Amino acid sequence: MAYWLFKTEPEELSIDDLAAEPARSFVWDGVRNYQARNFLRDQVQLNDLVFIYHSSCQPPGIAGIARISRAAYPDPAQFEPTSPYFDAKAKPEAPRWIAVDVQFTQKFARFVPLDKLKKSSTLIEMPLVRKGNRLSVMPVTAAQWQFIVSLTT
DNA sequence: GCCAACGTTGGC
DNA sequence: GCCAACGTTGGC
Repeated sequence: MAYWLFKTEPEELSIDDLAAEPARSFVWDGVRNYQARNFLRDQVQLNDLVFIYHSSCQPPGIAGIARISRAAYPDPAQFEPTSPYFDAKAKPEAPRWIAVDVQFTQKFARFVPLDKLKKSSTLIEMPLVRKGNRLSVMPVTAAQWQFIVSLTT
């Protein structure tokens, strides 16, 4: 079992959206970066746990936890011409982009803002807090995971 | 809405 | 296969 952090714009999909339908699997689609795609395709496994990070909002930070309810499969949006995630170069027999499904696990009692994460020496290696890093799917070590969870109660 | 960082594209 | 131009991300 591994740990991850996924970024989402809460206006698109937030921890509250997940919490509103806790039995539902949500498609995590639209990842269009190869490094992030490779994590989804090669390493993210069923039942792995995921920090849900809210980006492009005020304040940005980690809002809760989801669980991987379906491992890698071709992102359907790449084949959908009306989707903003459509990719004309992707073919069903040779998909380029990968989706997973997530299911709500927990909303933190205390939101963990990015500025707090940046102050921690425990997290200094996380891509999230590195200047200019835009990776939207990243691994989290067990030590980082436990430290962040400890900030939420 | 600005802009730094950085990945991708395409001309050569 | 180099690299300049371009586009996107995402905090500020």
